[in-house]
Amino acid sequence: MLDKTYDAKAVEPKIARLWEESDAFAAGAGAAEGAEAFAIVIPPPNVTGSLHMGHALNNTLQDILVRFERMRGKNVLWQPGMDHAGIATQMVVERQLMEQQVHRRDLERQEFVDRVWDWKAQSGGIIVNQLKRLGASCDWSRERFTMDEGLSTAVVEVFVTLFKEGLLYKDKRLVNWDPKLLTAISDLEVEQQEVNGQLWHFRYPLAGVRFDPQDDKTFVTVATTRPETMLGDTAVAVHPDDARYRKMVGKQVVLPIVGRLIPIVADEYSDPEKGTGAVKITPAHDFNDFEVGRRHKLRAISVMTPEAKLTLTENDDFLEGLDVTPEVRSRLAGLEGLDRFEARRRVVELMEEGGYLAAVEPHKHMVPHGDRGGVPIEPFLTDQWYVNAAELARPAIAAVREGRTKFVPKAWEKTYFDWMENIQPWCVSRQLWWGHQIPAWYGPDGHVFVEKTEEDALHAAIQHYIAHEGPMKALVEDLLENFRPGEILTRDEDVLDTWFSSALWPFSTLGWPDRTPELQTYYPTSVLVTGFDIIFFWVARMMMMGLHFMDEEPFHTVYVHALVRDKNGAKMSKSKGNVIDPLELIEEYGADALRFTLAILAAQGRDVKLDPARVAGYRNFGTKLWNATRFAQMNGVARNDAFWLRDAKLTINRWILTELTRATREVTEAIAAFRFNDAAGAAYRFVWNLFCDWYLELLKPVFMDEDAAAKAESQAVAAFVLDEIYKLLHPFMPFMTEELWARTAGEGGERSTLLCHAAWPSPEFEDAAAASEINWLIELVSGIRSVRSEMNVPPAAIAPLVVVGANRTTSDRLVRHHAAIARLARVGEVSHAVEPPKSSAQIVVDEATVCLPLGELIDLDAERQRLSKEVARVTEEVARVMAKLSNERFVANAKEDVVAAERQKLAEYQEAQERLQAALARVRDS
RNA sequence: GGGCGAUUAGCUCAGCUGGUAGAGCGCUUCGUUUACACCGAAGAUGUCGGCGGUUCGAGUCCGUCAUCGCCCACCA
Repeated sequence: MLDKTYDAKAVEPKIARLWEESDAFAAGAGAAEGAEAFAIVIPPPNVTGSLHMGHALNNTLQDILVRFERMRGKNVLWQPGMDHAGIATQMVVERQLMEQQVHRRDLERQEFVDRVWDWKAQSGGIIVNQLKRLGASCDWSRERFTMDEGLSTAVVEVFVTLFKEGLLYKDKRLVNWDPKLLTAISDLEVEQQEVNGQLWHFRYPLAGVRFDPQDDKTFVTVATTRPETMLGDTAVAVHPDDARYRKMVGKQVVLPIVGRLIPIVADEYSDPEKGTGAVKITPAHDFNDFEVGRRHKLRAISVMTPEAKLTLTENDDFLEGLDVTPEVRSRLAGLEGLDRFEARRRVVELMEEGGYLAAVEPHKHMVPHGDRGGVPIEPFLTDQWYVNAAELARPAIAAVREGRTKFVPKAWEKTYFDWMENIQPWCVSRQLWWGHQIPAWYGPDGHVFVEKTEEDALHAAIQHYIAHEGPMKALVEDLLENFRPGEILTRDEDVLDTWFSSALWPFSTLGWPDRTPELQTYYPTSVLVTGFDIIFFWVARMMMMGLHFMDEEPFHTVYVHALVRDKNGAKMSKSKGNVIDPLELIEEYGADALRFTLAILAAQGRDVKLDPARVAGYRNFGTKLWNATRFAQMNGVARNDAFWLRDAKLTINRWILTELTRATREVTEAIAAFRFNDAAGAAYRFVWNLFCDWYLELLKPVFMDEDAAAKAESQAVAAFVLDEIYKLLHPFMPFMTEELWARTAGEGGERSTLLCHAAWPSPEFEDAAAASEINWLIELVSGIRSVRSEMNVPPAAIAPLVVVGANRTTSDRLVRHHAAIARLARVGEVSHAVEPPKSSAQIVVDEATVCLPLGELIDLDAERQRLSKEVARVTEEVARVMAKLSNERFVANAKEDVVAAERQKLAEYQEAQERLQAALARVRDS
């Protein structure tokens, strides 16, 4: 006998253990030989991560699909794993070290990396257990990590191959540099933030003219938001068509403070409408200026260190071509080493002192910030590794265009195309220690060798250097002779962008580059489930890498779900610290309740704003099902395989089987179409509003009756329907349903399989007549209840029923269902009459008028009011439908079945109207 | 500056290919029953953001405006 309430805390761990001990989720578990494959790769959570609502939603949806397909008999793999999360993880361990006053740079690189591995072993990956608590049915035996041996092999393979194909190269250009984390980051890791800044107007004196701040013929005014970069200016640009400046093109200005002579160039980049129409050009510190510099062969002078502090007096690049007078020297010395913001203030002061500051105005503008470090990023001139993304994007675009990969909802395809078609070179190198170190080695002359191993690189280097006469050949030969080959090469210090390895996830986790059986079976995977925030970071890159290395798209469907937002509608993120903890909800209401809530809220293309009250509501739903089972058990409901459903005789049984068929279709179709909310909703309605509210209630008199055959049939049918309910709900509420499945195995019986391996239902039972009969019964009972309630009839009072105008069908039904009606509507004897008795409440159901002769109990005013309201309602309907039908254009243009349906409606409304009016008239008379 | 999405019951949200609205929570009243008070019964509540248009008919399609949100973008 079940307890009155379901104890999630006790059951969930028990069921989890049961699944684990039986390897229930191993790849292909429960599937027949040769079954169709269904694979999902998990979006690998960060090893530093802990379960937040986004994970909970993401993994709930995946688990629903996976459990559903597993039950449908497919050969299912849900591939789990974690991401090493380069910057995030390195920051965590660095923070820990700082607590012991140790800086990363105080350690050897290998020592630091070892510490990160230690950290991972101890406190990394707690999210895996949290996912298990959620019920995620991954094949945990196949768990992978982006830095493990196999995946690292794949990373090296890809890097080397792309390099040799010319799709990956090293380039010196401006990158987004994070001066706090001291690494390059990709465009995607830059967030634009609006800043209330200022716009400074500077006068740059013309060379060879005596500068006079009052005389605008002696200078050119430029405007800037970043005064400190002026130290690296190498030109002023004006628009070629700008009449104001035409005569100045080709002349030079003297860069204030520095004293460098720089040219005025004509370039279309300069916008006559903006600022003063003349713009300072700093190729080493601005992306646009870099391009202008290239066009005009200008020098790019970097004036900052990686920490974004000024470097001038010892910066050869800066000093080159500069006439450093003592005055200049002292000014520069005063600026040396200043942080960029401090430098900004100081530069403005110096400009003002010299009379070069023309104006300052407040200015709102967007400033790029690093999404991890949170500080403004600096365009910085460095050598980095780039992937030719435009080339790889081409087949990735085609795959979606041709429908080989579909986005659900489809609207995301536009986002994907927009980005892919304008894709920039992808900077994949990072100046970190934690990650895949780039497999590139440099010879003494800086020549680069990209190979899978150091041995290969050395081999390549030796061949390369020995082949050509020269100093390198001698040096290498000398090193070899002295048995010091290790000194020939130096390895590239940098590691790869974390997304580089995640881009390979759909095939690297399956064993690539080896052609493993798993790879053959499960690639391409079936569905990728993810939030839209990582379409660019991850989905796009998996598409590129998958197509390039596997020649096939990595998944057929990308299901893009909404983001779970906080109560203000803001995106939840670790860095913002506004996460609601799903574990607390699991603790309070159970994993099933949380899962069901997330599923029913996951309408396509909508944000999910989570209200804990709903979780409580769906926990109640679980309890309801639990108690329905409990009730069934109390009445001897048990599996009876000898009973042939088709032989069910009772209308209620034939009805519930029909409704079950309908509900099953709804749930099945909805899951298959990724309409999780519809699926959950359909199951909910069937269980609560049909099975519990009506079927079990209608069964009560059957169970109390003497009729053994009816009882036995109902017990068998109820047991069958419950089993099907467990199956339908299992993808949503796996723990409770698995428990109920076990607890309803029957006398001495054990289930032949776990519920998670049971076959998904595909019932075919349909009996329209039974359906309409029970719907009539429901309408009748509801009508009587409604009247009783509105008439304030005491609940205990049992009223007789007088039926007027009933046809044969209705009369038969009244006899057949008398027990149920009596019980559910609290009525006694049923009799037939030609005229309704005096002082009775009247309900119109189809052709019959059902009367409750309440005598003294009846409140005539109330009844009159009630009937008037009914009449008014029906009259309104009649008027509406009549207006419609008398509109000839409607009759002429609307579809036939629509018109027919309206006619039918009219007839019904009119009949009801007549009867209700008659009823009202009788009440008035009495 | 470009793009996308939202605006439906007090709250949170459904509403597929057009036939005039639903759920959960909350609220009101009442609780006799072979499970369930995490329950049952009955009930109230909506100019479907505004304005136009297409259509016999629009919450649903089109245009436009308003408000809010998100994404992308190098603008001095």
